[in-house]
Amino acid sequence: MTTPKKDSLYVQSVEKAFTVLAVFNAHQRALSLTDVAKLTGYSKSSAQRFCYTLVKLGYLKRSANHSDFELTAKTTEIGARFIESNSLVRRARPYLHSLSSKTDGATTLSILDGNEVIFVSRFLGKDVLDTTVTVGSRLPIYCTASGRAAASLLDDETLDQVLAAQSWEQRTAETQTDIEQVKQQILTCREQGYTLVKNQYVMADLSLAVPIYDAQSDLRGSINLAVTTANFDSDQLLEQYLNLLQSTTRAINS
Amino acid sequence: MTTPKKDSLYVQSVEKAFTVLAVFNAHQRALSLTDVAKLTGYSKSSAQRFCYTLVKLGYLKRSANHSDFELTAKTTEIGARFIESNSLVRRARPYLHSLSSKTDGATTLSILDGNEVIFVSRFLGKDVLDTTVTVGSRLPIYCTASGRAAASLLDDETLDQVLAAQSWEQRTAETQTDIEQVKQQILTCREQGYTLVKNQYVMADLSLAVPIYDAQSDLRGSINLAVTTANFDSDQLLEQYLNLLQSTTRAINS
DNA sequence: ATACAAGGTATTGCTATGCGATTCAAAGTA
DNA sequence: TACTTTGAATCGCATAGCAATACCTTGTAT
Repeated sequence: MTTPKKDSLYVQSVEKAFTVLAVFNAHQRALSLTDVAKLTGYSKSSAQRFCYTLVKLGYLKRSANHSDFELTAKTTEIGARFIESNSLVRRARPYLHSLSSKTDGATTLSILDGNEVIFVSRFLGKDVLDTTVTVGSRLPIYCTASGRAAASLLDDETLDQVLAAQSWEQRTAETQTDIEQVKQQILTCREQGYTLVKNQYVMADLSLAVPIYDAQSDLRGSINLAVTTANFDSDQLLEQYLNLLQSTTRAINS
Repeated sequence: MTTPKKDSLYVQSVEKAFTVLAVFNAHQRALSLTDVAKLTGYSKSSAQRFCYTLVKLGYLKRSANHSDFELTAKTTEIGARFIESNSLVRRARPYLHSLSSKTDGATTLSILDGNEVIFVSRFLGKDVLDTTVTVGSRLPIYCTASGRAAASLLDDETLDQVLAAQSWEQRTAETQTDIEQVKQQILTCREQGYTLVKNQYVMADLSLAVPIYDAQSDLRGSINLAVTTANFDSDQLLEQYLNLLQSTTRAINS
């Protein structure tokens, strides 16, 4: 933790603004000032100032009812700047798009952030029915191929910390919630260079992921190909696409 | 403009933090503290404070050289919350994905923001070669089908203001830079319900767009289908896909 | 219709947060 | 080595941000 002296550089108002933005989500699309104050824990007048400021800056707007606030499309620009500037993401995108066209599945580049992965690039092939997960979505590590593959790049100590911080929620009937079992899968991925995950995050998901490390931006992540159990079983997926996924990852890295 | 009294609610530090984030882009991936100070116009110690704060919040990180700062993947979360919460975007995504699969082109939902449009949803079909434009990208109105179609929903006064604010840069040899000419195209779109644009923003781009208005979030935008002039001419595109694009738009709106 | 509660809007005196100037340390260059 | 530039840290101060509050508007119950 930082020393008290160091935190004199920390601008608390900035934290508050981001906290306000973060209370808006899929389940809380439009929020009143009183909602915002309650959800953030800030006083009503603090909430008023930060909502007012964010409206002026264009990141929030008033709802049609003139009471509520909601996020604007301008919020997407902030992340777009990362997408457009990060060299790994830029290199990966054409390859991922090509791979999704070849396989008709969903291809994703994920990056580790704290105890989760963030999807930073995602292309959907013809067979994909689910459009809810998007660039910027955070997913857990313990029950996603993306998460496990990315985590295989961590040192043991960090891996243990990350696993200890997982929710271990039983998302499907088949979700593995034994920490040692999942850790073993991650260690296996570390050795064999890929991981295959089925029905762990959501039923019918069958995902194959390869870890990827980018030295320029010091990012640990993974390249993931997701298909549906309706079209593939595990052996088929490995046989048909493991080599392609690995060569794609090598091409992105060169 | 707001009165001086009203701006006592405005938190200037928040503006500064977003300004700092905004100086990072594809051409300025990694910036030193001195760079940030120069580009923002803030004092060196202000730049230091905001960079420090944004690093603590996770939106910036130190580059491998320990001097420069760069954006993190966490920035994408902010926009993801908009994507996941906005009802128009949510409704549109499955339809857009389906349309890109049927046409092999790129489908986009754009939303007006100031004098530009922002891409808030985008799916790439097999024929698409260009992966540089992403969710969160801003594009001008005067030379894009998305922009023109969305602008057709504006009242005349606002439309004139928006057109007056365009850069009118000659992006390709064929870019229309006569304001009256483009305005006429927009007014035609208003009447006929669609616009077709070719080689205006970038060579080989052939785009068909339909305006869309969402009453719930009071958003003006457009649904766009982009193909390449290598595969289609204008008449073909209209004949094959105009009806499909319009019925897709109606389905999204119901 | 009236009274009360809840939520939005605006104000204002106060203080602590953010500021800028500066110093010190580290790195780069000739 | 000397000088310049850049990064890191400090500190007194004043104004930016704060919290309390009053006022206004809307909604609800009797």
